[in-house]
Amino acid sequence: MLKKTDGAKRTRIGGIAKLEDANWAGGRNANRCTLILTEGDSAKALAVSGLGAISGRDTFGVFPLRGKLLNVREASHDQIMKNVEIQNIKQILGLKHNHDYKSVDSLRYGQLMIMTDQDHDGSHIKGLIINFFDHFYPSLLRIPNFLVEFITPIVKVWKGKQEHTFYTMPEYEEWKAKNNDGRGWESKYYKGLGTSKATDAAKYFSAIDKHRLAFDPMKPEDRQLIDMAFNKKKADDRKEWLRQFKPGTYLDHDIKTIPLQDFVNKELILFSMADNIRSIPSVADGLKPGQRKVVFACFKRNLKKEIKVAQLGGYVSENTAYHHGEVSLTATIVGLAQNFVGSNNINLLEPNGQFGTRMQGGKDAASARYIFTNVPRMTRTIFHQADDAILNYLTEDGQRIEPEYYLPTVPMVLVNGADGIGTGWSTSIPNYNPKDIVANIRRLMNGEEQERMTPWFRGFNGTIERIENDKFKVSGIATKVDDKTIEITELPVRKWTQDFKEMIEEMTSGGKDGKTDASASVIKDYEEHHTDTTVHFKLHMKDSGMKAAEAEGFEKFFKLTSTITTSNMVCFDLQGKIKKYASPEEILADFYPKRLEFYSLRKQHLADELNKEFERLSNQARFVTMIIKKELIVNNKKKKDLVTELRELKFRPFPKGAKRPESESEDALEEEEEQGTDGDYDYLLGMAIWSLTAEKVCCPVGTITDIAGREASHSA
DNA sequence: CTGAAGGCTAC
DNA sequence: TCTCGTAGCCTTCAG
Repeated sequence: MLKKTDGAKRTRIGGIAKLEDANWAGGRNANRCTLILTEGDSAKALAVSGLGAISGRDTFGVFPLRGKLLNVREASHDQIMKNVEIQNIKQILGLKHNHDYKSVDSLRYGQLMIMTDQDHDGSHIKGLIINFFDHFYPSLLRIPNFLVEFITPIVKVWKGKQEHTFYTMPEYEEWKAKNNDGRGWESKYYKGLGTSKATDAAKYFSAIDKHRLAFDPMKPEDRQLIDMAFNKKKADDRKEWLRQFKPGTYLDHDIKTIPLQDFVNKELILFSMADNIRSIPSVADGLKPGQRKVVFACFKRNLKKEIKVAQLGGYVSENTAYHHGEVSLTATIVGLAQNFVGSNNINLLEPNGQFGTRMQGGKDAASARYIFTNVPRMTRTIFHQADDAILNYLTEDGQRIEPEYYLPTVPMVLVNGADGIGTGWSTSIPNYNPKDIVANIRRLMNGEEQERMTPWFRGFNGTIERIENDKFKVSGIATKVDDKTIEITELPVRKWTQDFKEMIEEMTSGGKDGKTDASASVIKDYEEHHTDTTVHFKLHMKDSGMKAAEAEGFEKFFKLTSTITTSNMVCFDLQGKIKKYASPEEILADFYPKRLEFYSLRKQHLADELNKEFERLSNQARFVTMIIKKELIVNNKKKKDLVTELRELKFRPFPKGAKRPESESEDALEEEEEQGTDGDYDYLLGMAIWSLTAEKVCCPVGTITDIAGREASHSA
């Protein structure tokens, strides 16, 4: 029997505006037709443009998806039915519910082609499509060549007539490692389908066999793996799946067909890994990569005066190889600057403008083009500049980007807490009091035991008490003023004033959703006296309402409590492995020795720098002295000869500029250190001749010697 | 409900 | 009436 929502094999279907239907779809030659599902409208445009180049509109249809497809596996019937995306796909293909397909003859298309961006989120979308078919129409996945994908290169390299095309980054990385880091080869990156041009599209579709890759017919084992990947109840299985991930894994696209198992284990897994990396913070600095990129960019730009958030977003993108949407990035910047109760205890950025309030939990922030930010002094106190030189900076496309992690002077993951949802893993860490944290650091320094810490939120006036080992009760404040009046002056952390007001509104009208029911009303009227940082409701109670409230207790009656659990505190540890922490003290215990190590590294680095400066000044002093004593003649000599002379006299070369390119090998560096280029002697030769006049020499020489002497005793 | 991601629709 | 910018919405993922 046909269900109302089933598709049907019709030649023409209407009501799906974005569908570019194949001319032959649903007709005699329907089995020769391919429906291309694209990731968004711009990819659809690319496909349509490519089809134009090969006159493909008879046999190819195109339909754009809107980002992440519904995971139908555990979705409610209601949610599936009202999901426009799913319903459209059913209509376009002519899918019949519960039909056991032996062939594609009853469908409007004989083949489905997935065309997503060649990135991790694109892999996720492919997975969600496969999940949809596995769940509702597994028989279709068993038909050879029903499901195919369209792949586009992400890197091309060439040297003369030789050319290599790579479809995955790990594949490219592997090739680079084997080929002298790709030196001597020219390369081009293709980032996202949206950046492709019409000529690219024409090229792809003219050679469609190169870009079309079929999935293997589904085997029984495949179904279990797909379930493992998408079943909501199998997060623990996914943890195990991710634990055995081997770095460098990728799906080789130089094959005839893709086993679905390989898709899950070699491609989808890369999304899941990336999902965790972007969602779960490091225990070292409490930052996720997106946040770390923002902080790095602010330091790099050496922000002194305020900058528009939208503009900072652009700067971050350019300078840190950020490859995602700007909406996401500006939200990250805003989040770092928020300071209302329940957000950051120490906001790393300054909120100049409307960055959101506790009225709506920050959702009331103004648009990024209206608001400004800056780096508060505190941020550079915590992320100390003296550590910059000893951090491990990452590179991407030859660009030096943010460090693997910062190491703030206090564990910021505890100060500001963290929330994140990845794959298999999620994390939830509450805020703690910096004073408590520092006190515990002191205890560790003295070899004492840490004291147990309780979550703490700056500006919060209510109470937080431990009710279980990893459970805390958070209470707001309600006070009886007189027989008819109750004041509410604090809400539980992260209960937003707006939401609470809606409840008060219902208690006043006695109804829900605009309906009123006077008999259920318990509040006669109420006043609001909030400021931007405090909560203050004055409730004029009905007599019956006051009675009921007192009988139940204000806390319960007004829902003025919430709980914080500390049973899911997950971070990337200092080895880069995902780790669940049992307590904030355990987090501190991981952080502390690394910070100590960094203090000694910092000290060593500073000492090295001072020694270098000492040597430089000593050399200059010796240089001047030799000239005065006429042991060295500089007049009328060529620079080249003079440098040779300086080398013979064992003057040390000092290169100009702080850093050399990192690609140079250690050996080359050391050799250059000893010999130095001619320019490396400019610190001597550049000393202006006028400073060697009779009047000036007596004094400066003494001064230089003095300074050198002082520096020497410092570094010793 | 949280937040870093993918995306479009409607105003 | 059309275009532009964007607020507001849908989706994933774990607990």
